[in-house]
Amino acid sequence: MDTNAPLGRKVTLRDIAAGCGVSRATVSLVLRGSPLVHKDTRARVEAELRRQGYVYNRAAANLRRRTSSSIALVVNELANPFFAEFAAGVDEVVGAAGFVTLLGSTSESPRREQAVLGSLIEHGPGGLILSPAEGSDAVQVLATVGAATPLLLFNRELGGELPEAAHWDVLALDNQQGARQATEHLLALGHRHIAFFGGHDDSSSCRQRHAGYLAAMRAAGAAVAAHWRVECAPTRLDAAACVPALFAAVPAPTAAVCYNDAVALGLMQGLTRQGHTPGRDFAVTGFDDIAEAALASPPLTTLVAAPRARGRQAAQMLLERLRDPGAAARRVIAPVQLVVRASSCPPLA
Amino acid sequence: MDTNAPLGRKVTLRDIAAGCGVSRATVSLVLRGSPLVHKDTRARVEAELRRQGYVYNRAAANLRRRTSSSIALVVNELANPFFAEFAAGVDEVVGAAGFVTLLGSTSESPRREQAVLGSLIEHGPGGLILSPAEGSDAVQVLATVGAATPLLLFNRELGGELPEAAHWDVLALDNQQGARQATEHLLALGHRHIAFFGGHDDSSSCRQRHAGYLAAMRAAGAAVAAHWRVECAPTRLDAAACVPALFAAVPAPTAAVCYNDAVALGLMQGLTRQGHTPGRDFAVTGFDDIAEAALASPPLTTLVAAPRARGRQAAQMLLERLRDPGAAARRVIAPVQLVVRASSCPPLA
DNA sequence: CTGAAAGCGCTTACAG
DNA sequence: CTGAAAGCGCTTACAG
Repeated sequence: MDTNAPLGRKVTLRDIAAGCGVSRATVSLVLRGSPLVHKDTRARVEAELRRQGYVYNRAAANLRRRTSSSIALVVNELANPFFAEFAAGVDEVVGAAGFVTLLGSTSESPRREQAVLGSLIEHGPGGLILSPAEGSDAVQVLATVGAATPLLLFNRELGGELPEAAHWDVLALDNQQGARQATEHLLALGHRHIAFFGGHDDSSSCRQRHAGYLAAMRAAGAAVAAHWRVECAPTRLDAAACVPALFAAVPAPTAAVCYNDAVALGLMQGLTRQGHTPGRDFAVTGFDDIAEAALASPPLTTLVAAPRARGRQAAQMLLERLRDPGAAARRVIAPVQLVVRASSCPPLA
Repeated sequence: MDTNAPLGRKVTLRDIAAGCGVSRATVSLVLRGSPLVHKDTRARVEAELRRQGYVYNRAAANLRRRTSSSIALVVNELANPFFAEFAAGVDEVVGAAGFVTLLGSTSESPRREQAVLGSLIEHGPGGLILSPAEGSDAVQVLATVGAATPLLLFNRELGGELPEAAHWDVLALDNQQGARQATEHLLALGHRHIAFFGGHDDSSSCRQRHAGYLAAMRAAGAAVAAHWRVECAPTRLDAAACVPALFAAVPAPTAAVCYNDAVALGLMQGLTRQGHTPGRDFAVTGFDDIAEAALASPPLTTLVAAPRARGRQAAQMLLERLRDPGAAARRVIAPVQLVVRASSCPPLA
């Protein structure tokens, strides 16, 4: 690299062309590996590219070719291990396909989400992967994203009526089936008084999990008391604070299917505070299998969502969509697997 | 939005200009909020922008203005909670400043790092935040990033001689001081046989932490046995497997300062397997304060690196650099704080 | 206050 | 096999 290169001004095709006495078109052909260029010319150009430390300006190329080389990824909260793994999976296949990931995080706020989408879309991503914030609305998303950029929805439904123009792909977890498995596991251990703990009913994933729980209870002929459904924010802290509500009436539950692992960990904390011993006199299941789940005491029985694999899958689906924009919208429901860590789920005494 | 807009072709300034009988220049002025445009003209243009569902093409604008609206972020492993938090912090201030984050993850491989940097740099980020992979080399990084794009190094030094042209900003943790604090804490509890466990000595952060440990031991007049230094990969799994080496000779250690939390958690697992009881007959400290640290049994005494705050700080530093490219390179060493969770560190029996 | 023209760094038919 | 010209969607002096 020429260390005397004028700092600040970047080297362009024109500099390379001038440097070895060919046209800009020829340099462009060399860059793109065209077989039309003579071997010797190619060698001269390549030497000059190295000498001047040329950096390809992909934005200019994209403008001219009307292509894109980026995929936008918008998640609720990047620091949440579930989404961090998901993002890592997305970036893995996006990068391998020669694209770059544009990142955005919404802090679970529909307003931030609108702002983030608006900003990202101006950068012309080829497609967009969105894990919607709670309360995010389909009409608004369509208005800022437009119908020209393929969108893949992950994890949650959007609120509101889905507009005609929005034929979006969807990748979701099988929440209902997962929660049903967890509930059946507790039923098989002899529990009948099983609560469904945590999450907000205005989140579609929460409603689905709750439905799976109810289905299992119904199938087993187990009655469901109203105070066994306790709503709370899907965080450890709020979950711990809401534990008393579970025991506000009789009969008290002996087990709980939790909305997710964070809530389950908070529940266990709260139970201890109340004088219970999770894993001895109370059974708990989670959802997600975050890293802490296996480490908690007792280790947590939960459902493996495999977020990294889901990230890879989401990116894959979006890339396929880019290749075939006309294909029918896909709706993939990924199964989740129960991982039994016996110590969090004692049989009914 | 005009729902009859030709799908595929995007709306441009030209369409808006034609749609309301002004020139493209005027539309451009409206978009950028210029006071030169007459109120009525502005209103007409804005209505037309909405009607046609115009999306600003920032790449084209950047090309013309020779500006950038993105910051590239390259981390070792996005799924690592430490870096996930860091990335969330970066994205927070990058987004607030009107930039977009380009993401790359290197899987701790210098080869992947080169590929990722090469790809990102072609997208013309205004600046770059790099948390180098272990073994990453300064000369190579400079060769692919060039001297024109400001780079901020986070967390680790680069290997090799730092080239003249590379006046990069640095944000690092005070590894030495942190490990020294942890060691002093153990010494104060009466321990004298203290190991330094985990990490590889070819990582600069590991060398610094080791140095802090040695400094504290020396200052206390405590001898250091060779077999108290056990290297292993900075993962829970490898740490657990390497525990026997600690007890391969006498005197056996009664405490260990660990390279990081993952290693500390692995150590505790391995100790249990060996018939020890961490928190009763063995004291352990970590580094990072990942989410699992507080939840482990026993909860882990560790050093708080506050990665999200570090992310915000890194982005802030880089943005300041963009505003003042000429300023002298900065080197910020962020302090880390000891958080004592007594149960992981019993006093010497 | 508004418009015509040039140009950012590329690519792509089209001649030669 | 190579070059001249036009154009991707913007912005920015410069006239008027």
